[in-house]
Amino acid sequence: MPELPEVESARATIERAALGRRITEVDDTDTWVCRPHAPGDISAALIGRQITAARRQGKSMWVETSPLDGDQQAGPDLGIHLGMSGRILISSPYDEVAEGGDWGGGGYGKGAHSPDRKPEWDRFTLTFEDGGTLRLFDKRRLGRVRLDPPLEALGPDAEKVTKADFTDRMSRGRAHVKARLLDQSVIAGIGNLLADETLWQAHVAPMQRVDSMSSDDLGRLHTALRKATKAAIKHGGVHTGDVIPYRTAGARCPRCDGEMIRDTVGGRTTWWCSQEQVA
DNA sequence: ACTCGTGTTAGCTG
DNA sequence: TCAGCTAACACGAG
Repeated sequence: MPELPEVESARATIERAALGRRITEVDDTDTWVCRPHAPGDISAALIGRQITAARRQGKSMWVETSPLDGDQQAGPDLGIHLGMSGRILISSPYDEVAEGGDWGGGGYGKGAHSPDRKPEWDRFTLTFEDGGTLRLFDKRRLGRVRLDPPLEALGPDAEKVTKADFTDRMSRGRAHVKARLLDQSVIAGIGNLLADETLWQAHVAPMQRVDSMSSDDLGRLHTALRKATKAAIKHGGVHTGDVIPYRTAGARCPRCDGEMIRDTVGGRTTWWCSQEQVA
């Protein structure tokens, strides 16, 4: 399930497999996934254009589109958010590329009509001139597709944010530090697992209030975030984090053997070490 | 059978 | 203004 590393993987796949392909057909009839657009809006805006770039900021990604033939004005951006269960699938006349990392019975190699590949789970489809497709495959229907997504609402990307910018943005107000990490308008790209991993790596208690944190605490948190994000991208997903396997009842901290504690912080299930992560 | 959850957002409430 | 809560989405896992 996608956090920043999985989204980056999907973006890279689009870049590798969809650039330059011309859109001839769009299925945007799922008005929940494509809201606030009406059916046909996205289709009318994209048909005849080519995909020219695939970009990402945090967990949001978008593709850029070319001008129509004989015109100079570039087309709209098409924003794609994978939600919690979305994947990008790209097919060509020659083969099929499944994308997003395999996070749970994804259905590789199973027929198009197997129980894991119901056609109605394709929530949005671009069809290309060559007959191939780019689909948003999403069992839970939590993904989003829209034209010209509001990127200005996102903070800087978690993989790239500088220490000064991170410290400045994190320290405003007095929310719990975990809630602040999850706020996509502060830093873009941190999901629930990456937040727990980052806090554990930095020895910071998730319920500590940001206005009580020292610059040393915030500096350690920034270092841990960059390191955890980079490691997750390299190893294929957030679930490869050091503490993630210990987010379970009765588990003990893999560093100090202290008891792992569970509670709700920032509205999400949170696990932390009772000995090392103390406010 | 029943609860929970790797995400987001609108609408409320304090 | 800030922060926290709930509902909605729909399915698989425990």
